[in-house]
Parts: sequence; C-alpha cells; structure tokens
Amino acid sequence: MNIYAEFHVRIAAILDRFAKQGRLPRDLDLARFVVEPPRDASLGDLASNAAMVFAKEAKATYANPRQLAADLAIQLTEEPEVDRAEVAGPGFINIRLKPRVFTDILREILVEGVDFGRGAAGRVAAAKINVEFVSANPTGPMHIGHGRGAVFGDALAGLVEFAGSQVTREYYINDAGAQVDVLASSAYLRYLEALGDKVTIPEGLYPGDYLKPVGAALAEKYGDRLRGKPEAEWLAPVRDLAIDAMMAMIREDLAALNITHEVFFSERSLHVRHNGVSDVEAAIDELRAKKLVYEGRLPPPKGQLPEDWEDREQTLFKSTDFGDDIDRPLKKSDGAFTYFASDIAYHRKKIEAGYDVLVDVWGADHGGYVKRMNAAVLALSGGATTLDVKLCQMVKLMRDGEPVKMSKRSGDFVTLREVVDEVGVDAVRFMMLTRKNDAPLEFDLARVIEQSRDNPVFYVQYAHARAHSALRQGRAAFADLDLSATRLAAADLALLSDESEQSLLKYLAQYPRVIESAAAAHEPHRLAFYLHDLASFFHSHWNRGKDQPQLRFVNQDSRDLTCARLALVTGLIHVLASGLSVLGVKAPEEMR
RNA sequence: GCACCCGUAGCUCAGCUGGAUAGAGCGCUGCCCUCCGAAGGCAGAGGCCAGGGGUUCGAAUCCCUUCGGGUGCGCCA
Repeated sequence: MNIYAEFHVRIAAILDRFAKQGRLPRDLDLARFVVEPPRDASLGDLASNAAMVFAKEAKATYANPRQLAADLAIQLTEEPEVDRAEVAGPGFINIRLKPRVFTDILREILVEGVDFGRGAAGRVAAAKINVEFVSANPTGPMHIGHGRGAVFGDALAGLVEFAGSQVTREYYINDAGAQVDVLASSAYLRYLEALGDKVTIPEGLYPGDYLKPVGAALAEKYGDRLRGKPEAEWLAPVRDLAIDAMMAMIREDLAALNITHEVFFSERSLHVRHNGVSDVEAAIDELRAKKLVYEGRLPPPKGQLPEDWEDREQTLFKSTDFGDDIDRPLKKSDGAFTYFASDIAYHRKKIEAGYDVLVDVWGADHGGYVKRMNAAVLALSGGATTLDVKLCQMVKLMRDGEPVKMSKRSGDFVTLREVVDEVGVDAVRFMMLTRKNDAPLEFDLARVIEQSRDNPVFYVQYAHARAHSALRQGRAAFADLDLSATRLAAADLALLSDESEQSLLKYLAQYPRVIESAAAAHEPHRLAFYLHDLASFFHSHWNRGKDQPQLRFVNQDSRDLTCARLALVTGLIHVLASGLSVLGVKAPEEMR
C-alpha cells in the first residue's frame, strides 16, 4: 500500500464531502494538493498542504487556511488508521498514524516479496510507453558516453514497467545517412588490406582496428571480386555487411551491460517504397495535408554567416506553430530528405503503434533538436501522444581523480566494453544512475571498486549482503527457526519498538511512493538515491548493535524478538532486491 | 546574435514538480573503535541556494533580467 496515495484519496473524499455540504465550492481541482512525508519525522508520518492550496476557494467559509485545516483534521481523526491529526504552521495538517499501519505494511512486503511496490504508479501510469535509447550510429563500438544513455534508458524502462506501464525498449539504427557510406569506405580499405594491399586510412574515415575483422570477412565472402571495381558496385554489399557487423558488435556491448532491446528499427526501411510511397514521403504528405509544409526561405543565422551559406528556397516544416524557434528543412539541396524528415517518419510510426508516451534518450549534444521533434510529434498526434526527450550529459572518465587517456585501439575513445570488463556491470550501471541525467557525471574507475562507503555501489549491495548475514546468524542461533515469509509475517511486529527500527520500517513504507514519483518524472536516479539512503538507515542501525548488543537482530533469549527483527530485515532485503533489480543491478547475498 | 541545459557547504552532488529550521558523501575538527556485528563509529563546524527584480499565504523550485559555465545553431546524423 502506498499510504501517501491512500491518504490523498481520503482527504479528497473529505473535501468532496465539505463541498456537498456547501462549505467549499464544488469544482475544486483535487489533484492540486499533496500528501507527503513531513519535513521532520518528529512532526508525524504524513503531511498535507490541502488547506493552504484551497485557502482562496474556501474564503467564504474559512477566514484562513488554519481554520480549514482544523476542520479537515477533525475529520481525519475519524479515519481508523489515524492516531492524531493536527494543524501546524501556516496550515499544514500533520498526521500521525497508528503503529499497526506500518507493521501491516511490513507484512505486506513479506507477503509480496520483491513485487512490493509493483504497479505503484497506478492509474497515473501511462498504459503504453516506448523508450528509445542508445541508437548509437552503427559505425563502431560503443563508448562510455553511449553507456550512460544505455543504462539510463534501460533503467528508466525497467522503472516505468515496474510502476505499471507496458514498455517497449527500442533502438533506432541510423543506417541511412552518409556516415554508413563512410563506414563502407573504411571497411573497403580494410578489405583491400586483408587481401594483402598496403593501405592507409585517410582523414575522415574510421581508423579503428575494429574494422579489420570486417575487412577479413569481406575478403572471405567475396575473394578479390570487389577489388578494382567502381564504388557504385562495391558500396552497397560492403555497407550492408559492415552495418551488420557493427550492429552485432553493439548488441554484444549492450549484452555485456545486460541490456536487450525488443525492437531494432532501421532508418533505411523508412525510405523503402511500398505501393510507390515510402514512410518518409507518407509522413511529409500527412504534414502537407495539415498545411504544415511549405516552400520558403530561411533567414541566415545571426552572427557569423556559414561560409557556404546559399540563400535558397526549400521545403520547410512549420515547426514554429508548435513552439520551435524556426521552421525546419525537410529536404537537402540535392533533393534527398533530411535526417529530420526520417525522424518525423520514425516517430509517426511510433505514434501509429499506439503508444501514449514516447521517451527518447539522447546525448546532450542533440539538445538543439528537441524543440523540432516535440513540434513534429505534436503536429502528427495532435497531443494524443506525448514525447519526452531525456538528454544525458557527458561522462568524464577518471582514475584516482585523474582523467583517463583515450584508447588508440578503438579509434579515439575509451570503449564501453573496456570499462565494463574492468569494473563490472553492476558498478557501471549503478554509478551511471547516481547523477541526474542532465548533470555531467564523473566516473572514477578506482572509486567504483572500492569496498568502502565512498562507493555507493558497494554500500547498497553490502547492505543487502549484511541483511542476509543477519538471517544466517538467526538460523545459526535457532536451529529450528522458520524464516519463511509466512512465518515472519505472523511474528509480533509490535516488538519493533526501537527508534531506529521504526525509522527503517517507515522508510521501507516509502518505497511505492518513490517508484511512483521516479517513474512519473522519468528519473531513475531517484530510486538509486532512495536505495542509498535506505542502505544508510540500515547500516547505521546495524552499527548501533555494536555498542548496544540488545539491539542486535538476533537475540538468544527471545525467539519472538528475533523473529520480529528478522521480519524487518527480510522486508529490507525485499525492497533492496526489488529496487536493485529494477535498476538492473545484482543483489548479492554475501560480499566476497 | 539566438536557443537549450546548468549554477545549492571548501569539493562532488540530492532536494520528491511551490511548503515548515535547505540535506548527504568526501574533506576539515574533536572524541571512540581497531580484529570478523570486518570492509570503521559518533559528534561538530561549514550556506545571501550566482546577483537583482517579480508572481503569492509561502520560492532553491515558477516568470523577467544580469553575470558565469556547457551544448548546439539550413543542406551532418
């Protein structure tokens, strides 16, 4: 149970009653007030600002928010779970719940296990969400920056899925532009090299060693049949094979991070004509039918004029109608469609697939592209589908505080694979989520494998392992002890009377709310921070047991007390394991 | 020149979509622990939330503006 959501409903019902009694206007927007944990836990378990939010509308009956709050508090006291409700400050209502509310939630956790919190977004969850992420060009191995987008996207997908949405993870393969021709040219040189020719990779082509196996594969498949032929003859076959090889490599890189996409969508497929018309053409036609496409001139950018600027008439999408700064070209000077035109067609396909929400995860260098994409989705869907573009900032790779040098082998960057191989998938995944997506991230290769509290990955996993250690001790102390969830759920949980046990218990109860708000905001880092805080509550409670043995989880003299405490420990295990699993991080039972 | 993102403790960052006395880790200071309830613990100092204006019961959060950083700026993707 999400007690915050639950009491939002209760308070809304009371307000509704007041409205029917004529004490409040009838058309209150009940979504406006919130129920949340109070600033200070000593104030109570729940706090609501309802009285202040509706103070204006209530003016006729209540002179000030405190009066309305007082009336609400009286009603709330009637609720069976409420111990007391009081007015504080300018009109907050602080609610203290009966202890059994929280022990009931612990029982719920024990019964539901790692499914506690699932579906927490409830009715506010979008039914169908598409998360498009990574979408690295198929021209080389993934680098650490791609890794951030990959982890972010995958964790976000896992999060909204857990919160109750139906999720599709999708990868958009940019296999249609000039960059794949450059890839083909690069691979062709490696092909000649594999045949024994001496080659140098000129400026502008991809120099990385990773294309050598592609050259070898081409040599194996075609022998010397492509040697000396005009580009027009070898370009397509070389390109196709090279793209396949690059995508295979990228899939492996993703697999190393435990990431799989359900859909790989080819940009090139959008240009293939079915019944004489391609998806791109169809999309542009649709916009044209909505009178959003015209032939016109664009003013040159202010400031320094690009050298090759040529004032010409072009095909433009009227994105300014939807909040963009300037209308955007759909065709290049050679008549081919721009990347934006393909992207419009791509998003149109996603809209047609019936998604309620589209999430695109991009690198921050694409920030200038957001407005036009939002404009396109708005124009095509009429607002029925919303697009949320999440920009991931750069990753600065460090080692002991010093920037890491680039690797020659891969071209000019540190590959994601190198990092994963060095520090492990869990460290990479969790660290990538310890920062907001739009804040730059420093990733220290030495730090993330430290076994200390400076290392958040270790800190959280260790809490889980420590909890299991407590269970093992319990088993050792009481050989016949049944630690199954059903047995523990039947324990006398009222024995959890210590202050830090209560804190831990109440923090566990917040899990569904964290899932809900993190999913709604599309911000998986909130879950990572919650897990870290939860671990922190547990570690500090554990540490108190050092000086005060009577607080330890296992108490030789009392089977009941031990059961109650191990019930709490098991609840913690479930929530930690659940949260880590949502983020795609392992929850080990012991640290080695 | 314009757009977008960012500016919070000495450092690295949270701050739950407008709430109460702005939080955590590192670092610093002071005590305690030192061997498996191991991979440290407790406490303390430290802030004009970049500056200025506005909106309202109430602003780190929303709007305007200045300053300072980052990213991008027809026909690349």
